[in-house]
Formats: sequence, structure tokens, C-alpha cells
Amino acid sequence: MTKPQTTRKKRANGVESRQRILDAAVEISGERGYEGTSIAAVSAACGLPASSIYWHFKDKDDLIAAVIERSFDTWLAAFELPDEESGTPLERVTAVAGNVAKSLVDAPDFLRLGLMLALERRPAEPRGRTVFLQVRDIARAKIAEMAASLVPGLDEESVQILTTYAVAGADGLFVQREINGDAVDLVAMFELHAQLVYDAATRMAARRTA
Amino acid sequence: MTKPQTTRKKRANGVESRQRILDAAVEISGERGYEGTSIAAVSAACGLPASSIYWHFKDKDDLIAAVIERSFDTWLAAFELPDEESGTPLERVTAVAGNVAKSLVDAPDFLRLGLMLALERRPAEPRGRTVFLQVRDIARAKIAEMAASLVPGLDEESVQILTTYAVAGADGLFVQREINGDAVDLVAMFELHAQLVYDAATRMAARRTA
Amino acid sequence: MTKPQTTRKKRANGVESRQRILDAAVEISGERGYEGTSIAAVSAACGLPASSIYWHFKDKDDLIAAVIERSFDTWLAAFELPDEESGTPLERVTAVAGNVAKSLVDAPDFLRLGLMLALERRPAEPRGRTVFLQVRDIARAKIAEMAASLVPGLDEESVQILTTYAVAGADGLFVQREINGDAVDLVAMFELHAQLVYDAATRMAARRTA
Amino acid sequence: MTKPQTTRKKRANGVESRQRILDAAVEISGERGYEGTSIAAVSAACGLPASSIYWHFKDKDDLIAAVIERSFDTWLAAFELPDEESGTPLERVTAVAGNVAKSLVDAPDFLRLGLMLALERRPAEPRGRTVFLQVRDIARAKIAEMAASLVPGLDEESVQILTTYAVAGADGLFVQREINGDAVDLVAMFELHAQLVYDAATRMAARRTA
DNA sequence: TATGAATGAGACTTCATTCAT
DNA sequence: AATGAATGAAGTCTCATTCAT
Repeated sequence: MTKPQTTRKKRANGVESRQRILDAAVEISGERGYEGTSIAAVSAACGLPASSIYWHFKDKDDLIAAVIERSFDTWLAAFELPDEESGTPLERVTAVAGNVAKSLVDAPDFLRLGLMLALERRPAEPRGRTVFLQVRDIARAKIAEMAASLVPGLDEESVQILTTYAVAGADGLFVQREINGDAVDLVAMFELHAQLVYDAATRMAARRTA
Repeated sequence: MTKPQTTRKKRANGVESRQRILDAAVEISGERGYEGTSIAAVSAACGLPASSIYWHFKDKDDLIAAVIERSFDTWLAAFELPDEESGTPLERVTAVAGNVAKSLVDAPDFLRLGLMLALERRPAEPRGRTVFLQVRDIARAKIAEMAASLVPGLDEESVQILTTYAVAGADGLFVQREINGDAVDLVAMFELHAQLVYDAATRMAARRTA
Repeated sequence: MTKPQTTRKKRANGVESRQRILDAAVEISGERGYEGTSIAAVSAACGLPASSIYWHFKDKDDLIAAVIERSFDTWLAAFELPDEESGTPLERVTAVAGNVAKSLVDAPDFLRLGLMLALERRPAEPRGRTVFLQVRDIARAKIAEMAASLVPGLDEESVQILTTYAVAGADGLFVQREINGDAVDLVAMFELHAQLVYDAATRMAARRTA
Repeated sequence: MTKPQTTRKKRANGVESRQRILDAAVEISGERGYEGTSIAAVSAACGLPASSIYWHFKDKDDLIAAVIERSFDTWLAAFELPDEESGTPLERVTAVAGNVAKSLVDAPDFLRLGLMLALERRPAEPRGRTVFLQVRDIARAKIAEMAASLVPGLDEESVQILTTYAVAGADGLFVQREINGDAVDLVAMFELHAQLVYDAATRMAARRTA
């Protein structure tokens, strides 16, 4: 009544504000890590005052955790194994690797922040770190499942070792690209990685069966 | 007994103080990264007042860079290839991998800090990052040289790709161990990595010669 | 009585806080110059914590500049020439001189700080210095205009020389009073100065016409 | 005996070190004032460690006072009135003014620092300020004496007023030149100043005699 | 005659957070 | 749903000074 509800540009819009804050936070925390991300910087980047950030998020820890949580699904989606008819096991593994690589090239902030959180050892572990490691474990489980289903005959220990190795290669190649930029063809390297791991897996399985 | 108590109280021993500061700084920065390392924390850990740290180091950036520089040699030493007589090429490569892995288990702070620095993208790049990347390039060159000399017949591009892959695996396995702790047998994983890369190299060389 | 106690405790009144900070800053910086003015001292004098000062002003430089800017108008107002009917040219000039002198006696902080800023040659020139010199140029232009309009027949060069001399006398007499205190009758000295400059001007004009 | 006294370049030489420190201190304090002059900056400028400065001077206050004291004589020498035979009273006064102006152009640091010290009002007055004001009083006395001897018939009050005015003009013109640089011909302005003051003096004397 | 090293105090500034509106 | 203003703690770094050698 007091204020006619014409299509105001700047109507209070909680959802949109939250998004803007998160967008700013992903970028900054992806570049500068946990400690390097100041509320003031996020505020400046999203155009909302610092106190508004505290309306949407309990505290800084909560904000960083939310950043991780938001990328959650997108990230895990890349790990879906294509249908059986879509090709040979190797082709299917390679396809997954390529997808993951592409998603990393497109949105590197998630993993960059995640790895920084993972490497840090601070007295009070940030919740974002916990969340990231959980997501990581889910991804790991998916890979282990892939290995077991695509390369029959692998014992559990081999699956674990191969999975660890697969994840390590992915992380390492990502780091490589972060350091050397476009000089590293991430998709190609991921595909090579997939192939080497697949080869190793089949050889391991063969050795065991023999 | 070992030393007469000439060091009355705590007076003036520049070299030792510098070491103490660096010791404190390696530990803290290896755990918390650049931003997470406060001069006050280093001061508390080494027992010297903050202002004394500034007698030995120009500023925080200089301190962190010195931390990287000090681990420099130790780190590169692990990359020395053993004598030709010491075994087959594969055995020699595996030995190097094992050495590197052991040095990482013993002193993970260097690489942990280095990777955190490498991942960050802060407006003013810390000097420590630059130094770390330089050391890294030297290590990379050593690996490339190893590949070329132990696996004849590799073209330059293959050498580069394999080197990138080798380094990436090392980084990734290190991260894995940092996250999962002793559950990861770093030495074993590094040896597996060495073998897989070596196999891939010989196959590449064979394919080319054929 | 005058105001109902709506201002519960001390909550949120931006404009008033800004004034309180500036009041404290004028006084302190007028007494101790740029370097001598510590934020802690201003904080103590105005009752607001140091961090609150940074809500209102970007940094110390900005604060000092604001101090200069606030006195700006008051200061320039003293240079208004009275109406033509109010007396002979000499009387009118003398009136201006008296006004300026009075304003200096009442509020010496502006010029004291300004002169200190003007004398300093620091690597990074404070913005307050720039602003002060600009205000000063405006004042100078007003004096030059007065000279040209009240003493016809002066060539441009003479006007400039007389203006420089007039300003110098004003600055110097102010300094004199700052050093010797009430022993110096600033108003009387400014009036004498006005007269001497006026005499010199008319003589210069006469010599030229002749 | 122990050390042959060949012309060593870097023999411990107290006198020379003291000079080097003072040279650095004049320059820095002349540019930045009391608070702006840090021992570290002086140390950097003279090449001697900070602790060496404390060997030569009790503390910062003492150093700044020494800076003023060293320029003392040079400065006062400029105020000597030339012999009676050297010209008319006006010519002689003008000569003194010219000399003072020249000495200010050559070595402005003394007066620049002095004026900054004079303008500041800090709780604990620096000794340098006291010394400067004393030198200034001596100079003032010399001027008063000049006035009384060259313009007979002036009563004491007029002498004081004229002296104040003469000193003020000198200070003000110096400030002007400091602000505007070479655009201000300090020697010419000082000569004009001398003439105006001399004229005023003779007129005052005449009025009184009449 | 000089100095390397140390040091507590204090400089400026940013931090995460709160609170009244 | 949001924000202007405030705030104590902590950040990095410089200060003047001292002391043992």
C-alpha cells in the first residue's frame, strides 16, 4: 500500500542476493584460499554490504562451506559412466576422464579451493574442508565402482590402489594445468591417464587370474 | 657439559636466531599456507619477538621465500639418478621414485607449502611462489633428462608429455597422502607410478620405432 | 531538555561521528602535523575506536585531507572585499586584512596544519597538501584581483609581485604570532601590512603612469 | 704501532662519521620534520648503522638539536651589516637582505626544519625547537639594532613593530619560495622587502619628529 | 670507535562480527 | 530482507632505543 509494487529493479530478493554472494565467494576463495578470503573482499565483489552477507550466512566458515556445497552436484555429475552400449570399456572410461577434465577447465575454482582446504592443517578445521573431503570420497567410491565393474577379476586391494592412483593423477594433472596454464592440454592428459590406469588394471587382473 | 654456558641468557647470535625463525616458519607455513602464517605465530613458536623477525627478514614475503629457499637443495638432491651399474633402467627409476617419496614423508612441509602457494592466485604473487616454481622447473628438467636417457627413441614431445605426467602423479600422490595419512603407502605408490610411467615410455618409444 | 534522550547510548549516527572525528583531527593535526597525528590519538580524542575512524575515512591521508577540506569555505570567506560604498580603497583593503587576521586568531589550526604540510617534502605527497595548495591559489587569485581593481594602472607583473608579497606577509605574520603568542597583535600587524602593500602598489602604479 | 697509519680509507674516524650523520639528518629532517625523521632513515642515508648514531648522539632529540646547532653560525653570519662606507643606509640594508636570501636559497633545510619545529605544538617540546627560537631571537635583535642605528628617531615600539614585520616578511617569502620553487626570485623579493620596510621606517621616524 | 642483534611499544590498517534500524 | 555504523582483536611493520661485543 505504502509502496506500489511496480517492477522495481532493486526489490529485496533473497535468493538472488544469496547467489551473488556465492558467485563472488567462489571466485575469491578459489583464488586466495580460506584465510585469503575476506568478507570485505566478497562484499566489494558482489556489491552487497558485509552485514548483508551475515544475513545469508552464519559466518565465514558457513560461507566457504556453502561455496563447496553449491558446486557439489555439478562436480559429481561428471563422474557418471556412460551406457554400456556406448563403446568399449576403455572408451567409456576415457569418456568419463574427458568429461571430468572439461568440467575442471570450465570451473576450476571448486577443485582449486578444495585442494587448498585439503592441504591446510589448521587447529580448527573449516567445515568447508570436511564437506570437500566427503564429496571427494563419494567421487572416489564411484571410481572404485567403475574399476570393479569394468575390469573384472580385480581384488579389492588392487581396486583401492588403482583408485588412489587414478585420483592422484587427476589432482596432479589439475595442479599442473593451474601452474602452466593452457600449455597443458588437460583433456588429452586425462585421457592418457585413463588409458594408463586402465591398462594397469587389466594387467593386474590378468596376473591374478593367471 | 657439551657446551660451556657462554651463551649468557640470549644474546646476539644471528645465525642461530635465523635458523630458529626459519624452523618455526617452515612448520607453520607448511600447515597454514601464506595468509595463515602470522608473524605473531612464528614469533611465538620461535621465542623471538616479532620485531626481531624483521631484523632477519625484510618482510613476511621474504620470510616465506627463505623458507622455500632453505629446503631447496635437500629437495633437489632426491632427484639424483643412481649410477648405471646399480641396476636396470627400471630399477634405477624406481629407486629415484622411492627416494623422492621418502624425502616427502620425512619433510612434507616444503611441498605442502609449495603446492598451496602454487594453487593460489593472489594479486601480488608472493616471491616464495616464484622460487618454488623455479625449483620445480629444475626438478622437471631432471626428470625429462632421465626419461630421454633411460628410454632411447622417445621424441621430444613424448618426453614432455611423460614428464608432465610423472610430475602430476607425484604431486597427486603426495596430496593423497596428506589427506589420508598413513593409510597411503607413499613409497609403494611412487614405485608403482615409476613403473607405469616407465612402461608407458617404452611402449611409446617402441610404437615410434616401428 | 533541548533534546529528548533518543540517542540511546551511542548507536549509529554517522554524520555526528564524522564531525567528532574531524573535530579531534583538526585539533591534533593542527598541533602536531601530519606524521605527529596518530590515529590512536584521534581515536582517544573523539571517543570512537580506531577502527570506526576507518569506516568514515579511507586512511589517514584521507582524514587529513578532509580536515583541510572542511575549513576550506570558512577560510576563503574571509577574503571577500566589502562593497565599494563602504570606504576608500585603503579602508576596504584594511578591512579585508583585519577579517583575515581575526579568522586566523579564532581558528589557527587550518593555516598551521596547512603550512606544515606545505613545508614538508615527503616522498608521497599527502593529499591534504595538494588540497591546501589549491585553496591557497584561490585565495591568491582573489588578492590579485583586489589589487588590480583597487589600484588601477598596475601592470600584470607588478600585480603578481605585490600578491606574492602580500601573501608572504600574511604567512609570516601568522608564524610570528604562533611563535610569540599574544605578544603579537595580529590584527594590527595585518592592517599595517595592508597599508604598506597598498602604498607600494600606488607608488608602483604612479611610477608606471609617469 | 699495531696498525701502520697508512692513509686508510676506512679508519675509524669519529669526526667524519659525525659529519656524515649530520649531513644525512639535515637533509631528511629538513624535508620531513621532526616526527617524519626516523633514525632508520638517517642510518640508511649516511650508511652507518642505527646503533652508531646513538654512539654520537644521545637520542633523536639530541640529533635534531645538533642539526640546528650546526647551521647556527652560517645562518647568523648572513645578518652582518656591511661597513658604513659601503653605501647609503638603504643600500646597506638591501645588501643584508640579499645575503640572507642567498643563504636561504643555498641551504633552505635549516629554516625549513626550523619553521616546522616552530609551528608544531607537541606536549614535550623538542630541544631543537628551543635552540631554533633562540637563534631566531638573536637574529631578531640584530635586525632591531640595524633599524635603530640606520633610521634615527625611531622609538622603541616602532623598532619592535618594524622588526616583527621584517622577520615575518622574510619567513613568508621563504615559505612562498618553498611552495612555488624557482618561480619566486627570492633575492629580488627580499630586496623589495628591505626597501619597503626601510621606507616605512623613515616615514615613521619622520612622523614622530614632526 | 663502532656495530649486529634484540626488543617493547606503538604505528597504520584490516579482520570477522554484531546490532539497531 | 537488508544495511549503516560500530567495535575489539589481530594483522604487518616501523619506531626509538639498548646492550654485549
